[in-house]
Amino acid sequence: MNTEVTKNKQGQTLGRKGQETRAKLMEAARQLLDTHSPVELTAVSIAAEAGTSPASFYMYFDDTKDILFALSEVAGEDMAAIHAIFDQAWTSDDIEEHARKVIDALNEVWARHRQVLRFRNMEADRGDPRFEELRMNTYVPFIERFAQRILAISPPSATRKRADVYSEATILHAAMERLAATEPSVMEKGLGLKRITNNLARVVKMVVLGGQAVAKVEATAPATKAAAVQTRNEVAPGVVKTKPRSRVERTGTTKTAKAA
DNA sequence: CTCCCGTCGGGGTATAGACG
DNA sequence: CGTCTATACCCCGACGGGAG
Repeated sequence: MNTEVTKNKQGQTLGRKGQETRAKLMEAARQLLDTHSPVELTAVSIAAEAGTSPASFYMYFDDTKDILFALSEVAGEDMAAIHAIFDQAWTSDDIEEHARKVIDALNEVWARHRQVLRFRNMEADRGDPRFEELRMNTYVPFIERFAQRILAISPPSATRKRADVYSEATILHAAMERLAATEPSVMEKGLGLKRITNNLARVVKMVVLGGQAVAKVEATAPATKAAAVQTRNEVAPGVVKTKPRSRVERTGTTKTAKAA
């Protein structure tokens, strides 16, 4: 994605000075997001933070939503580090390790751009096509490449088609993103990022190898749908046997957190 | 010097909130 | 409701300053 801007809103070509002012405004908006909700941002406050005037702000951006869009584009570009992990070969032995790397990398991107990415997703959810497209530009390559890694280990079968693997990648990505979007302090009040990350990586492994085991069974004996389901359950023993309770359930952490 | 890009100040318009 | 007030939006024209 190319986020380089060559013209201002008046159609003038941006020179060095213009690029600097535009960058200053974007950095100022980023700074304000540390202390203000994106919906509270105003052109006036951003311009003041950047040490320029509101008029200058409107030279580069239509409104505050527009500058948040520009910041969202930058955040999207920051996902490159994640794709480096997908570039490597994944095997059934190291899938958990690779999954953990992806989760960590996604968490790092979200740590850098949390407020902006939340705003991007909110606007996309509200139906803004511009933000929706931006979000899909990030999601599609991620899910595409994630699915490719899964397929390399666990090829499609009669009961688990390519589209099912893409669905798995989509579901796992949704979980990863939801957790990455969570405020770190909230995460630490609960089960903690480390534990969640390790278990999510384990879930990824379960999903991928679960599919592989079904594929193997089908290769030797044409299994019924029921048999395939049973096999899949056997691959992940103990998963449904235990009934873990979250810390929130046990101690009511949300209550104590409110009082604190 | 001139030219042109970028910035600024001023002010009209729009909007939100308080109040009767 | 309507009115008042404060604040934000955003356009216009003038000015500043760097490059040639």
